Amino acid sequence: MNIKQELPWDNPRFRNWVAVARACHVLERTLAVKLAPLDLKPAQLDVLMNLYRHPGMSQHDLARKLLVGRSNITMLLPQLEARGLLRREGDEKDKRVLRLNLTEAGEALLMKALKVHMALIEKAMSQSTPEQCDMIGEQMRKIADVLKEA
Amino acid sequence: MNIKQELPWDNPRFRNWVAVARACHVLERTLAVKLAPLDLKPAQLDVLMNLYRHPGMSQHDLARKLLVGRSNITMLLPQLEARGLLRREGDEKDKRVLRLNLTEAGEALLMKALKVHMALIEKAMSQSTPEQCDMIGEQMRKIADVLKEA
DNA sequence: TGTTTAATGTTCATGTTTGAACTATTATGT
DNA sequence: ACATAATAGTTCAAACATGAACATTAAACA
Repeated sequence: MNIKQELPWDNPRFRNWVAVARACHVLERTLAVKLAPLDLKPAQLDVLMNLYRHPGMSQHDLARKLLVGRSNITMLLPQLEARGLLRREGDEKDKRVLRLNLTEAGEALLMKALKVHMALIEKAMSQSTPEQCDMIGEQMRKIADVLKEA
Repeated sequence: MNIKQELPWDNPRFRNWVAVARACHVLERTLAVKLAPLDLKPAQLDVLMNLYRHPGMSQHDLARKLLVGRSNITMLLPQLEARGLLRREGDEKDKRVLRLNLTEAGEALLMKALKVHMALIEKAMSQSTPEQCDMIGEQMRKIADVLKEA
């Protein structure tokens, strides 16, 4: 019995997922390079984006959104706070939580960074039709849902 | 003029790519958990997979395949070599390069790990039709190509 | 109320990733 | 041949992520 008959590389799902992971990896690295002039890393951009869309969120919620541990957030935020990009203010009702908000400067930097990010994504997905693009997004959301229960 | 009119979140390409990145991240984290019993990390599995498919490749080539720096490979390999999963042998003709090959043990562990990886991908992509799956892979390969020239 | 359980954020030790300088070897050009 | 470039791999310090243990505060419940 030849084990190679069942090798993953013969499986379309495997091959195609490898392509997905590869594309993600390449885009992430490219984004890091393009963001360097703004002195911003992809992980930091993710923070700013989430704070913009969810003002006043807690560090715990932010960690869940970013799929990282809480301690990661603790290490990440002081850098951004020291640069005046965000504020951390204790919640009145629950003295455990810190409410996070972008400053004016943070919002301004975010807008610059979003232009860079957007341009990169436009370039990457310019080869897909709107229908293909939507279908990809739909499938990916399903994947994230399925795996969160795993 | 309201800047929010042109926010990326209103752009389908942006929203859908965010979903791709998210799915990748979730699957990677899940894979790390499922591989833990084998005492193997995703990055290490990537090494074994590449050595299986490209026996005798150099560390430089491996680094390029994995999209990481050469020093990363230098730090990564000794762990696997110490576990007897691979061999590093100097090339006869070019004394600079080290040729990499899996051992029997390395191949055996790879097969176990591939079962885990494969099962995870099957579960993730079980919601997509074969046509959708192939289309996704095709688009992602295009994206990787486009970005490598950027 | 008083005790136990859970949640938020921090600290710290560990392991990983990165890029710049370095050594050794090969290729190129004069 | 000789000097110069380029290449393969290593070393090292700094940045980064992770998870366990911890302090503080809130919630559950007896």
